[in-house]
Amino acid sequence: MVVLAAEAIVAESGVAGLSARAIAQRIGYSAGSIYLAFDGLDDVILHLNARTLDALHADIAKATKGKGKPLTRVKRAARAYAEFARQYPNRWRLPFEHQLPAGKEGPDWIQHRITRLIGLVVEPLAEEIGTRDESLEMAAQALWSGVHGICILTLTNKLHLVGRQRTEQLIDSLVTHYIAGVRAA
Amino acid sequence: MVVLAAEAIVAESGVAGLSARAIAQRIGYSAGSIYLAFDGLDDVILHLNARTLDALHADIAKATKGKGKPLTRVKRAARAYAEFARQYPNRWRLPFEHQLPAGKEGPDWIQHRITRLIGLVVEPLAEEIGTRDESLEMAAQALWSGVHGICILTLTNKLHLVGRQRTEQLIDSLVTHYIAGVRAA
DNA sequence: GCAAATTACTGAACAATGTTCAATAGTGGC
DNA sequence: GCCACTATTGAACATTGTTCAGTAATTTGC
Repeated sequence: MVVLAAEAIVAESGVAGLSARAIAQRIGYSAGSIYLAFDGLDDVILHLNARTLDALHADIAKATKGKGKPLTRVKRAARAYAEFARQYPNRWRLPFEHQLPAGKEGPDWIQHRITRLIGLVVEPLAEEIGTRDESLEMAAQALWSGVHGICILTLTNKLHLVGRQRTEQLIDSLVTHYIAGVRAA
Repeated sequence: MVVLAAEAIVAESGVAGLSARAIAQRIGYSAGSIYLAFDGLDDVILHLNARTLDALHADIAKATKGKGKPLTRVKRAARAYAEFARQYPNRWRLPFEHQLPAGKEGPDWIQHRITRLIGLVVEPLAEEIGTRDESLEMAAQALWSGVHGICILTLTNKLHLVGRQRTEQLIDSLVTHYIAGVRAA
């Protein structure tokens, strides 16, 4: 209940609107009750992030599962990533921007989910560029990071998009040309 | 004075350690005084971000000004960007992650500075890929966003870097292969 | 059936935060 | 000396995360 309420609040008002009392009011409990089930608000956010990353994983998995040339499957994955970011901007940003208090390290089960996310694109990418050495891992990471960067900057309007330039075009350009460059190397 | 103190605090403790009273104590004033010169903490952060983006601009400008093939100049720019992010992680993240209260839009002089940042890479990129149409702008944005994404994800340790893979290698891979792909198109 | 023990939950408290503002201390002009 | 004005404070207020003694509900033991 707590995580679902927190998810709804973040979706509506962003992480700024997330407070212990806001969660409590939404589920009809008192603020103190949250601390019976979680270590604190940061813990709630971590669990919320896990849910977000799971949903993201499901979307991208569906996008890559289908048939088609490996290149188009990679493109579909990238577009699915951007679509998720566009559809749930506040929830999507949270796993990447939330900072734990100094010294605390994020739990493994968050890191695992991110690694698993990148793993989704390794298969089609391997088919596409034909290699399976360590450069494959690097290509997957570079590509995924690049797509991630485009999503962040377009979502927060840091890019001054002129004319018809849209997130999807930038992503298509990055994926297409990067892969072409890797194949040519 | 306020902005310099805020900058020092962010550099040391991240944005989480930034508070009106912390700034005030550092400059020997009371907390209320800050509100005589700024509209609020968000305003202080915006000015601090402007300083950060100016410093970043200076670093990258220096990296691209030198002689050399346009491709290597683009690479130097990307490495300078990553080096700045590595050296001043807290200050670097702030302009991209700081969220104003809902409804408020960031001022123009921040957006200008970001646009100007991307502009630095347009020249060498134009020489390299030979075109000057709208695809050039797109390439610059895709490339810069990609580098930005790599910096964020490696800085926050979201990428499970295996072996010798380092930020610089990822960036070199992205820049090299993306540009190669664009040229081949 | 009833007392005891365990659990679930509250509501008040505390420290820290951003922000405001009446009050005050200084500063220069005459 | 007095006046206008600026700079600055320090106390106040609302809101935040978090803790915890106390209470209500529920289960257990017999």
